[in-house]
Amino acid sequence: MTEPRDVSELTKAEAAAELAALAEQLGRANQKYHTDDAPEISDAEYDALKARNAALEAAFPALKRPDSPSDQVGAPLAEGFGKIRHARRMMSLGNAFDEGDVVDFATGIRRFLGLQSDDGLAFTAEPKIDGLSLSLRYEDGSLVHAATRGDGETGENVTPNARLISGIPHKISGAPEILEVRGEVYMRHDDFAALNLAQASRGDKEFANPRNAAAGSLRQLDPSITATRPLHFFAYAWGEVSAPLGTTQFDALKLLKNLGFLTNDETRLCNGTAELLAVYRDIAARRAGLGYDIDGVVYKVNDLGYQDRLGARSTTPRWAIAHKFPAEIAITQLLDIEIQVGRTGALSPVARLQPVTVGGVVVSNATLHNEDYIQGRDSKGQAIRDGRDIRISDWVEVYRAGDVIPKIRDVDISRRAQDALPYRFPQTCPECGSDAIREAGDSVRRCSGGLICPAQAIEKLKHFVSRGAFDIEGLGARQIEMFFEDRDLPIREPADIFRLEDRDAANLTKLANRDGFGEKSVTKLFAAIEEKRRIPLARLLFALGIRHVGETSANMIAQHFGSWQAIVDAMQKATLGEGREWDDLLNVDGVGPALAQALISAFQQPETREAFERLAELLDIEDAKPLDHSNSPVAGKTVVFTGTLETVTRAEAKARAETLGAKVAGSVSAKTDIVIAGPGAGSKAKKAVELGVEILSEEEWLALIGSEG
DNA sequence: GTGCCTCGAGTTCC
DNA sequence: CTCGAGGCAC
Repeated sequence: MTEPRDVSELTKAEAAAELAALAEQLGRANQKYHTDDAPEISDAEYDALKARNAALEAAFPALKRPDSPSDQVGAPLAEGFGKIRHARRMMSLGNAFDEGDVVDFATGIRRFLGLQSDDGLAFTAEPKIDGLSLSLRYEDGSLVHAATRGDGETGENVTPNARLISGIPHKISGAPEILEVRGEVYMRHDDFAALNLAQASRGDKEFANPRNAAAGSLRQLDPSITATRPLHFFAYAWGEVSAPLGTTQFDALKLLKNLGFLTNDETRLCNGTAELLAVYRDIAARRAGLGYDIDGVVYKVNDLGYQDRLGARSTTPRWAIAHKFPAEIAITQLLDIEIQVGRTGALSPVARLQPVTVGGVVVSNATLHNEDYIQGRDSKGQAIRDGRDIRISDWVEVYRAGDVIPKIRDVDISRRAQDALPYRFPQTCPECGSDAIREAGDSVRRCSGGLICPAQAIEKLKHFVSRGAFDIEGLGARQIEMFFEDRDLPIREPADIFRLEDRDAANLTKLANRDGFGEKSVTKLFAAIEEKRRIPLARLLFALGIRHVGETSANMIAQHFGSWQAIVDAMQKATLGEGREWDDLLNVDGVGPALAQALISAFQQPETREAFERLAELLDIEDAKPLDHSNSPVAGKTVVFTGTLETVTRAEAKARAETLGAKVAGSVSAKTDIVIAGPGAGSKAKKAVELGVEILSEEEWLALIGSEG
């Protein structure tokens, strides 16, 4: 950033121009602040702009604008998009990339449901529109709000804009009291071309592709702009409903259509995978003529009862899948290979590419995974790309996996320069010079420098303040980088964050005097840090950045031990591979030897242990509360299924029991609370009798949990 | 021991 | 979003 010139040097015209620019910049920042997780500028920069604006106004009072940002202090900033929590999560879909994946999908479902054959297992197939998904909530027949998908839990409130889209009725009659309709907002090819022509003639920026145009149009803060954009909406799913929409997917779609929504009339009802694949080929052949972008075909189990039984994995339903079209590829030249160092020390090669357009987006970087991938081998040592390696200056085929992540698929050896040498993967860390070691059976090479390595230290800190961890407002990745380098108030380890205010008070060079840091932003930052001083145990555990400990396992571990002190005590007593603490740890759901070892080492190695101690001292750690399954009769019980289950399959019974807070084990032991024995139960039932464990028939079990729906 | 299933880690672009 | 690998069931 260039240093602003002294106010006294400016001419009147220059000052006026700068004030206008500042008004515009600050106005935009104000909006962004309320609508975006990642504001365009930091609080510090924001404060700097405001300060500059005030200085200019002081020097040139006559130039003060009617829309001066200084008059808007504290005024709640333009109505941006509020957040809306979806009543039912908006899930994403699993992907199938070839016919084999589709067959696997269908067999998996048959197995889960315990069906002998394809009989009665019908699917719907419909084009997968390449737009953005939207959830519309109707209460008593009126549209009350519309929300984007967001992260699936919470989306943005775009109601005023949604009201302007064709295919979205404001009122519907004959619908359930509560009805959330979900579908895709998209732009047709002809409309997209016309819009870009108009944009160009006005000198405005053209959109890269219809999806971006649709997204940009829907997320206009000014609905009058959205009104001029030709958006359409297809309904294909629903969220919360107060009454069922039917018994099948197909009927439900028909109902939505009757209610006044546009549904895609390419939707077909299919029996068995052969018919699904026929639809896929048919749609693929007619793809260009549909008039809008699609990126595949979606298959859904037709029977809603089956959909219910199948349920969902963590982010995707088991009853639907997206069969994707092959990705578009582009040819470009590999300019360089750079090595990034992650928080675990992993050295990741990234390809710097001659920029090239792939699927409507300009790509200039792509991941190269690891050293084996560059050399033409996969993790098992099998040749990929027929063993062709990738060299700097090579011509390569780039595609976007899942239409997002740029990857290099292949290399054109015939165009290879004579003097191109095989790439030599660094054996030392490019950031700190420590040895980079690859452990047996591991596909990544890691910097051995630990926290000595600045790259690892910074990445660990970024993780520490990230969303699922401490999530401190105003202290994101950029601020971490800045503070890490700071001469007077450096943040080198997590504990430094919680000492920042005290250190600032004791320091001569105050944060507030620093370039870009205003009094206000400093107060805000300290408040945000203070707010996170009290932290749930699971979040803290996740934030520490111990290898293999993600959000899920952190939750499980916190749940198991209950308190920070319990974890510290157990980990210090533990020995690797044996003993009571080790066994206890392995008993935690989701914890195996690799995680256990990483956890114990982290709590025993002096550097990390001491850093944890320094941190814990400054925090108020909330004990983990036992899961609240107060309405569940089997919460916290360990159950074992044995014998043949008649109405449900094993997998289904297990999934069901787990959602009710029960732990499902494979064998009967003293810890088992209930054994559900079907016909053919053998040794396990016998053991249950010996141990005096409660034994239920399948019927009794269902009666027990039945009330939970 | 083998084969799913999920989670964790790393990455890109807007 | 994907890959690899850890964890777990069979």
